[in-house]
Amino acid sequence: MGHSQLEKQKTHEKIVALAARRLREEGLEGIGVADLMKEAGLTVGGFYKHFASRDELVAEAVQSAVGSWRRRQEEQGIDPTDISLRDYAEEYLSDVHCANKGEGCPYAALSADMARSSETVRTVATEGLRKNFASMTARMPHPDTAEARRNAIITSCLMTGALSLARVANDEALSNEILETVRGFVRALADDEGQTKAAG
Amino acid sequence: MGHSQLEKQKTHEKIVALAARRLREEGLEGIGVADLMKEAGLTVGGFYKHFASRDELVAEAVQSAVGSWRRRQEEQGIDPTDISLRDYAEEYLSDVHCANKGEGCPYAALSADMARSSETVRTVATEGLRKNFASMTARMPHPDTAEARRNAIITSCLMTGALSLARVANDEALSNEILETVRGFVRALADDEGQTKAAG
DNA sequence: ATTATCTATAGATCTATAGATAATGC
DNA sequence: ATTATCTATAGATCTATAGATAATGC
Repeated sequence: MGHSQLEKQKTHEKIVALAARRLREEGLEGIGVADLMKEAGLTVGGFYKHFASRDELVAEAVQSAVGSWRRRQEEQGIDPTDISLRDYAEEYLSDVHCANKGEGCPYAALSADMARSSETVRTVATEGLRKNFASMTARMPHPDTAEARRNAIITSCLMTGALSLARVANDEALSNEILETVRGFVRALADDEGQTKAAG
Repeated sequence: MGHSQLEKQKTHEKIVALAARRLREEGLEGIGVADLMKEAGLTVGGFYKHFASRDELVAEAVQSAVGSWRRRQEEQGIDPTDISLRDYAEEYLSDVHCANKGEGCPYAALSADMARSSETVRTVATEGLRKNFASMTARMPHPDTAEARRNAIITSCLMTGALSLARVANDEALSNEILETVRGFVRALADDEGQTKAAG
């Protein structure tokens, strides 16, 4: 039996981190409290000393997923612009990301669930979305322009949609065609933006 | 108590049509068999004379949703090209569509659920996706080119992603910004395609 | 006779709680 | 004394089945 407050905090974080992964894999209603606790090496009983309800865990897990996804996006450099749009798209639209929902973009994995979820969860998701648009705008060539923001929104929607649809297809050829086509488009957009369109 | 075989068939179709709507609203696991039957004016007991299992209903409902969505896309003309890319995008990215998941695009509403679902459901979804890409390609200016297909895939991913993310946001301003930005992009793409790029 | 639907319920599963146990921390 | 976790279980919910009822269709 774990005991100290430090241990409790670690247990709490362990549950949230596990839920952040498992809920992206199975959907926000796809896994039960008992199973989650079991996977964390614990039992059901302790759960409600950590969370008032299942939905409270879901909200924390979504926040964790959104946060850790952003951190991972930005970890290759202090400033988000350090990861070029092109590199970001290659990684986002890779078959590795396509096959690993649990550690991937929470919007591609959970958008429909989030839209149906409690206002708490939706607000967390909305704020994360806002931040993602902002850091995507910062990646664009002339980040202070309205066009940069529009391109950031378009690129975000395009990549999220592509990953979502690629995951639907149980035909690898179709799945790859979707990812490769959109990779090509973003590549062209990044080059185009970087070269021809000079003064924002 | 309903009785004739004709009535049974009608009942069957009624359940499937209702499920096609309600499952898009609540997710593929969001509503139970008993509730669905009750909404159809029936009781649980009859369900298993129509479907071997809940998943069998889900598969039929997804097929119905994918089919009726395609029919609705095409109903404004015999040929899918009769609906211009521009008009299609305006409707797809409208706030009416955003607010009405039940009768809307099954991919925006269910992609994550579909990806997690049984192979039967995934195959139905994949074939529908293939057909959607084909009819979107047919809407492009020079439909026989590889570029038309690429643009069709990009447009499909972009619009699905935009609708999904617009539905996540519980801030109407952000939601509208997403939809309006992508509407503008597709408008420009449609005009550009229709005018400048002449010989495919 | 067959069958489409109904009522009722078995059995599984899932959230949440109650009470016991064993550690922390004043 | 407090509390983090455990075992056990209450209560709700959900899928699926059993058996009754009332119509169809040969």
